[in-house]
Parts: sequence; C-alpha cells; structure tokens
Amino acid sequence: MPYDPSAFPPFAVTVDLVVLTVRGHALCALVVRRGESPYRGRWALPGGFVRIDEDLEAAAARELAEETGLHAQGSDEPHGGVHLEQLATYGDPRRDPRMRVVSVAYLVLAPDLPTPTAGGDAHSVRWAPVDTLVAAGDEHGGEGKRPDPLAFDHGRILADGVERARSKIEYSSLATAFCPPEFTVGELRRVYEVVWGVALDPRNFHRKVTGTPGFLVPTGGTTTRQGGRPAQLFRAGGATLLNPPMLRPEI
Amino acid sequence: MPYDPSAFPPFAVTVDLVVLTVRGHALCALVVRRGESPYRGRWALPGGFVRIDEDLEAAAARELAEETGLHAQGSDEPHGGVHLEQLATYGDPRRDPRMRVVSVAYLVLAPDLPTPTAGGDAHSVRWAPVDTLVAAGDEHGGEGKRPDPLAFDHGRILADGVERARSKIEYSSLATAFCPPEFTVGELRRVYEVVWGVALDPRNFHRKVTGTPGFLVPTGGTTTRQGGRPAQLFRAGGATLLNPPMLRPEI
DNA sequence: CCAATAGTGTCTTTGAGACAATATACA
DNA sequence: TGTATATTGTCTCAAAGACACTATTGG
Repeated sequence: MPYDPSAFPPFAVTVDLVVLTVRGHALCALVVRRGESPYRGRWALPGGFVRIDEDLEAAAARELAEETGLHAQGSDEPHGGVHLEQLATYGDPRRDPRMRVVSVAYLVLAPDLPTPTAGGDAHSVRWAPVDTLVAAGDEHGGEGKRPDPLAFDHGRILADGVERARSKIEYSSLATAFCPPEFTVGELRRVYEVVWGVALDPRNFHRKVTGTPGFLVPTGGTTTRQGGRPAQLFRAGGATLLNPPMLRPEI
Repeated sequence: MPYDPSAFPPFAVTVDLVVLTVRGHALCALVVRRGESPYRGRWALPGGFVRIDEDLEAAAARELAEETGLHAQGSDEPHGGVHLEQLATYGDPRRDPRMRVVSVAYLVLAPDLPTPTAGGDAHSVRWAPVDTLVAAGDEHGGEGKRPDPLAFDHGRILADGVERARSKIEYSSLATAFCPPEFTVGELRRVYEVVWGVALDPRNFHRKVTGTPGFLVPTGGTTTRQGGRPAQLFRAGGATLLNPPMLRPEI
C-alpha cells in the first residue's frame, strides 16, 4: 500500500457522546435537538466531526465541553472531571444519508448536575430518561416501541452505552462516577438501583461496599440530606476493579 | 452541519485484526510481515482499508478471509466460523506517518488450526506467541522489553486484544471459541490455563464447568487424544454469559 | 410519640478451593 | 505393572441473601 491519497476512499469521522447521569429515580441521557436536516427536529446524541489533527478522545472531550460545559478527566486533569471512555465505533455505510461517516462513540458518566446545558451550537439540550429513548428489551432493534426514536443509529449507540454502564458498575468502582465528590452509602446504593432497575437490600449493600478494600474512603463528615439518621460521607477510593464484584440480582 | 463535502476533513479508515489462538502452551497471535514502507520488514497485525460501501465488520471478515482463509461467524454463518467482535478504535493523528488513518480493531478467537496462512497479499504470515510480541506487564507502554516491536501502534492494539480475551473468558463462554467443535474438559481447561497463564485444579475445574448450565453439552463420544482415561466430548452450549462466572486466580 | 434512614449482628445457603479416592486408558 | 488423565466425593472457609435489631435524626 504505497502512499497515494487517491488510493483510499475518503471517510468522515465523528464522535458521538453517550452522557449518562442519575437524576431522581431515572437513568438519564443527554440529548440535543437537531436543527439541520437530516432528522431535523429529532433528538440526537451530542457529537461532531473530528478535526484532522485531533486525537479521537480529545475530540470527544472537546465536544463534551462545547455542548455541556463538562470537563473530562484526562491526562491533564486526572481527578477533577467526569469519566470518559471509548464505547464502540459505528460505520454502517447507510447510517448517514449524506455521506460515509464513521462515528466513534464515547461513554461519559457524570454526577447529577444542576444545569445540563452550557451553551454551544446546540439549540436545545436536555436530560431524557433512557427508557423514554430506548424501550426495555429493545437493546438491538427488537420488539419494543420507541416513543421518540433518536436520529441516525443513536438509539442503538445509546443502548450499547447503557449496557456498558450496567455491566461495568458490577466489577469496577465506576458507580462513584455518578456521585458527587462526597456521598453516602445510601446515595451510592441508589445509583446501583437506578442503573440496574432493581431494589437492593440496604443492610447487605452497606456491609458489602464498606467491606470492599479500596472502594470507599470515609471523609469523617456526615450528612442528613437523605433524611433519617445522619450518614457517613465517603469519597471514591483508589481501587478501580472491585474484588469481589458487586452482584447484580438475576431475573 | 449542512452537507458540504469540503467541510469535513478526509480520513482513511482501516480495520486491524487481533487473531488469537492457543497453540501448545502459548497464546499466539497472527502477524504478517510488512513488504512496504513504513515499517518495511517489521511484523504487523493483518488488516487493510475499509471500502467505501462496506460495513466495518464486513471489512474485518473480508480481511480475515483474505489473509488467513478463516471465515467469521456472521449473520449468514451463525455457527460455522470463528468468533469476531469489535475491539476498539485507534486514531492518534500520528499513528501512521503517511496520512490520517483511523483504525477499527477487531478481535478474532480461533481454534488451533493446521496451517495459519492461506495466501493473499501477505508475503509472510505466522503465529507468534503473544509474550514475544508484548512483554509481560507492558500492556500500555511500561518498563518491559519488546524483543521485536510490531509496526505502528499494533503492540498496543494486540495488548488490548489479549486483555479483552483474558477478561471475557471469565464471564462468558468464549473460551470455547479457542476449541475445536468437539472438545474435552481438559482441553477447555488448557485454554484457560494458557490464556490466563495460571494452573487450575483439574477437579474443581471439571466440577465447575460441567455444573454451569448451558456451558457444555455432552456429545456422547469420548476420546483418548490427551492420554490417560478416555474423556467425554462436549460441544459449546447455548449460554453466552456464564453465571456464576469462572474465577481467575488472583496474584 | 412516629417515620425515615443508617448501621450492626446473626443465621442459612451457596459456591470456591484443597485434596482424597476411584476409573480407565496406554506403555 | 506404572503412569497419565478423567471423574466423583468430601471437607472447610468465604461470602451472599434474608432479616432481626439498634441508632439517630426530624416532624
């Protein structure tokens, strides 16, 4: 394969973002309303073109900042920002009717933040519960009904991101990425309950997470923001892999 | 973003293949010797350009067939071929000195086959033990020494593929992808031992895999190809996720 | 007082890990 | 016979799940 610019077909490369957070009792995704054709007026995942001299992850972090004001934790910002990881790449030749576009999707996990939108080129931004965007049991285009399907193949991308988040909080400490810097065991438990859509025993959960080495570090403070008896505050510990893992209840 | 072909920067998109198999007592990867500059004469992962009307996975399956003669199991071939799944996408602006190339890597798991090379445009193809290509503990550019570094960032891609295989056989039935259609419990155990680089207790392993529902289906036949008492032959069961998972010994 | 949440303790069951013992081939 | 591998069984310990009970706030 000698170097000949005309020898390779030209592709456009974009990044799309699956930005998830836990709001109230729902797992929510960030969606933007499209102002242009195709899919004008439909909701879509935030994203945009990768620049010619830009790394893929840098493009994802830039789009995230432009459309939400969130800053990803990267090499320059090891702990301050939200979690960002590559999800998968989507390149069906007909996924964009205009041209051949390969999109590298990234998954972002963020704590519940006061205002989702932070300006940019998106006319409208909102947090939408994921089960209003992808019907349950419809992960890969099944039988469920989608009330308001996302543009392009973004429904599929979102479903893949949600599935990644659901499985990854099992064996990693990633659930803390949905929490503020200091949080209680009850708040962490609510993250698991909302993401998995199950109820967990508060007593067993407490024993489990406080007994897993490196998962939680007590800060010494307490809070009563959940009501009831004051709860200890924790920060995320250094551990990234949980051993033993959290077990998702079956069926 | 209106449609304007000059508005987006042109990228080349390729697929690279991490093809793994278990040969003897080593986990091996398929590598091809480069006949062209850059990295002429160096070993590299098989791969090539994605065609303008070709799906990414189709491009990966095509390159796999062209360079190895292996057929992936896809929509048209649900059970006959080898396992193929998307691994990750690599798009550092300087990963190819000639031009901006985004490469979508795919992971292929194959049983030990008689002849690795099946013709094509690769001058030289071989199975190489992965620990001769990526030094242990050197998964992401650490302190180990690489005897013969792969071209481009293929060492990194291979390390990511090996790590994916190592973690995925824990909680899925994917280890059977390294086995022939009919295999014994001892052969399956050797897959785990080679991929993880550990020794497993044959008795506990036998009890575990035969007790996991849907993992193994006895065919009724037996074989003595491993020596010793004849062993039952099994096929892979329908289960894809193992519950409970296989546990990788720690430390 | 009651309601709500936090946190501890206790019991049962499941399963992993260690390892003895038996089964059945080949040399 | 000995050696190699397969397969079953048994014991112990760790951890998950169910759930009683206590602790500490606010109304």
